[in-house]
This record gives sequence, C-alpha cells and structure tokens, in this order.
Amino acid sequence: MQLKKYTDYGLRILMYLASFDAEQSDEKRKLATIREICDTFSLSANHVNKVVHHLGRLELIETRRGKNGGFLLAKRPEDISLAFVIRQLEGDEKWIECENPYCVALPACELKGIVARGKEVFYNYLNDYTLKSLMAQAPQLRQIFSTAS
Amino acid sequence: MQLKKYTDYGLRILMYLASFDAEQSDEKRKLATIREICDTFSLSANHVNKVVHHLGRLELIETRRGKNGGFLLAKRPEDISLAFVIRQLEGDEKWIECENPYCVALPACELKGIVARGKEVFYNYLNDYTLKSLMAQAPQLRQIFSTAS
DNA sequence: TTTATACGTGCATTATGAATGTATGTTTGA
DNA sequence: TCAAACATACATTCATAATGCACGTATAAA
Repeated sequence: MQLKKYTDYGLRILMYLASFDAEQSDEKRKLATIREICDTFSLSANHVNKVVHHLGRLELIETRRGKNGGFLLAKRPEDISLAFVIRQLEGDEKWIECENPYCVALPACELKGIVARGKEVFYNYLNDYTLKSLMAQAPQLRQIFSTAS
Repeated sequence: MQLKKYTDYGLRILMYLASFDAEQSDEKRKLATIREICDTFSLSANHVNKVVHHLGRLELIETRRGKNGGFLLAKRPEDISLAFVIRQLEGDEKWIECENPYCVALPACELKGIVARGKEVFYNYLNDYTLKSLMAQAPQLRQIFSTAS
C-alpha cells in the first residue's frame, strides 16, 4: 500500500515547474527539459521521459519538441488538483480485488463497498490540495533546485 | 495502490469465523481449521497458515494446536475494528517515500505531510467499521460457506 | 505412550508488476 | 541539413508479494 514512484516523480516534476513559474509572459518563460529534471533529482531519463509524456497527455504541462524545446505548466498551480494528478498517475484501480482469486463471499460481501468508499474518502481529502499547496515553501524550493547539480 | 492479498485473506478468514460465531458457549463452539478455510476459498494452505498465525499474534483469534485443534474469534465481531485489522495486516508503512530515491526537495516539501494525513483520513474512516459491518448479510454468507466445497 | 492431527516457523521458489534501460522515430529551431 | 528535444515501443532488471516445501511443536484420542 504505497504510491508508485512514478506518481511521486510526476509530483516532483510539477513542483520543479511551479518553482520557476514566475510572472513572466508565456513567451519569455523558461522551459524545463528532461535532462534538467534528471540532473536535479538524480533520476533516470527514461523514466522521467514517460512521466513527462503522461503529464502532457493529461494537459497538465505543455511539451514542445525540437531544438530549444522542453515543457512548462499548462495551468496555474492553484488549478492543478492533487487528487486529479495522483489518481491519474496512480491509475484508478480498485484497492481490493474480489475476483483474483475469486472470493466465494463476493455476492454477500460488504468489504468491497467499504474499501471503495474509503478510497473515495482519501481522494476527496486530496481535493482540498493543489500544486500550489505543495509550494508553500517556494523560495526554499527555488533555492534547492537552483543549487542542485 | 492496492491492499495486499494477504490482508484480503485475513479479512475473509475473519468473516468465515464470524459466520458461525453463534450463540454457543465457548466450549461447544466449532473450531475452524486452515484446511477448511482453504477448501472454502480455494486458497493455498501455506499462505493461509501465515495469515492465521498473524491473526493469532494480534489476538484477534485464538488458535489451538494439536488434534481437534483449530481457531476461533477471540473477540466479538463488533469489537474487531477494520482499521486495526487492515493497518496491522497491511503494515503501517508510509504511503510515499521521500528517501528512496532521495528527493532534494525533501526539506521544503509539503507532500509527505499531505499524503501522511491522507492515509490517516482513510484509516479514520475505517474506524467506523468492524467485522460486524462485514456481516450485514450473515445468513447468505453462512449459506455460501456451508455449500462451498 | 504412541499416533494422528493441528498450528508454528524458517527458508526457498515463483510470479507479478514496478522500475529502469536501449533503440529508434519524429518534430522543430538554428 | 543538423542537432536537440520529446515520442514510442520493446526489452530487461529488480523488488516484493505470493506461494511452496520441509520440518518443528503441541495436544487429544486411541
């Protein structure tokens, strides 16, 4: 019972992007690259590659191919819900499986409903938080990211 | 992000025990055996063995060795909290790891706290449920268990 | 007191899926 | 045209859940 590193990496990437999501106009805004993220967090380029791609498909970031390409936040941090990000990156599977292996009690079992509602309670709690919530200590984060190799 | 089958099996075992936790005195009460559980749910004896042992250590069931041995609930179903059972069987690890691989943002990151509180929100929700909650359809369960090979 | 039947325990093996790696394609600005 | 960046498919490694096996220990009944 743990979030995947994949999800964790996704959140780190978003935090990195939010850390220099300053007042600049879209045209001047710095783009981040996968290489940069990998250097900062000491992660594998290939894995980050996939997460970035996924974030792009979710339209949380805008990716640009080609020379001088990269990616940036596609929305304001306060408009990026942690519940959405985690649910999407994590996948939305059931937290308990009654059919593998099949459980004879299934037709009369209350457990699946209780656990499913528990999952929703968790995501509902997360609904109160956004990427902005993760940036409460933005100045420190900026400093950390700028000095990390 | 899913409960372990180990946890699932533990809950199934408790439901099985609760299903014939009738009005009999302790002396007369039927004991369940691992074999019986395995036959009913089509599970591996070794795995069930370990879960039963764990439930015994948690003092949720009382196990009896030797001929005519077996095990039975050590508490009333309404006194067995699902939050407790799931937390114990599942293990109480953090839902997100900041140190493996180490995240440079750690000192200034809000995420760990948010997720940790989310986990507690989940278990707090589960606090409202007990083994008895799982037995709402007890008559059907009794019938299922008695006819399952 | 012997035996059969339970659970107890440690270790080995297998299966699954996350995590990571390799290779190549595609886009785009200089 | 080239180099830099993301896109995509597939292969491989690794962690650990899941399962299997062997043997130990306790206990009731023959």
